[in-house]
Amino acid sequence: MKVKTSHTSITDQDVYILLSKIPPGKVSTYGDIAKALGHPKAARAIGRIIANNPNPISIPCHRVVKSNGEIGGFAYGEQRKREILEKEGIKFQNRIVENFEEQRLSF
DNA sequence: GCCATGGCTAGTA
DNA sequence: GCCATGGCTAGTA
Repeated sequence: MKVKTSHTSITDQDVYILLSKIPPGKVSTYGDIAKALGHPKAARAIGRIIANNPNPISIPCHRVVKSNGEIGGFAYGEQRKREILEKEGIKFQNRIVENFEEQRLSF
C-alpha cells in the first residue's frame, strides 16, 4: 500500500537510455541510476525496472551492480552475469568488483 | 504486498 | 538485520 507524494515518476525509457550509456568494461549501480534521474532513494525501483528489461540483448542490464560492488541480480543467474562482465574486462575479488570505484561510471 | 537496493543501527568479539 | 523507498501486479469487489 502506498500513498503517492511525488509528481514525477521514473519511466522505463529513462532507465534504458541511461543503461545504454554504460560502456563495456564499466559498471554502474542501481542507486547511481536513481540519483541520475533525480530520485536518490529509488534504487529498488530501478532494480524492478531493469528486471523487466524487454530486450536483454541490446540493453546492457548486466552492467548494473550493487552499491557495495556485489554482483546483484540477473535474469539468467548471477554466475552468468559475472561471466559476461569478466568478458568485458571487469574482474572480481570474492563476490566484489575489483577496483570498484575506478570501474564505476559517473553520469 | 511484492522486489535484480541501500543506509543505518545494534550488538558481538 | 531492519525497514524506507518507488513502481508493479495479482486479485478482490
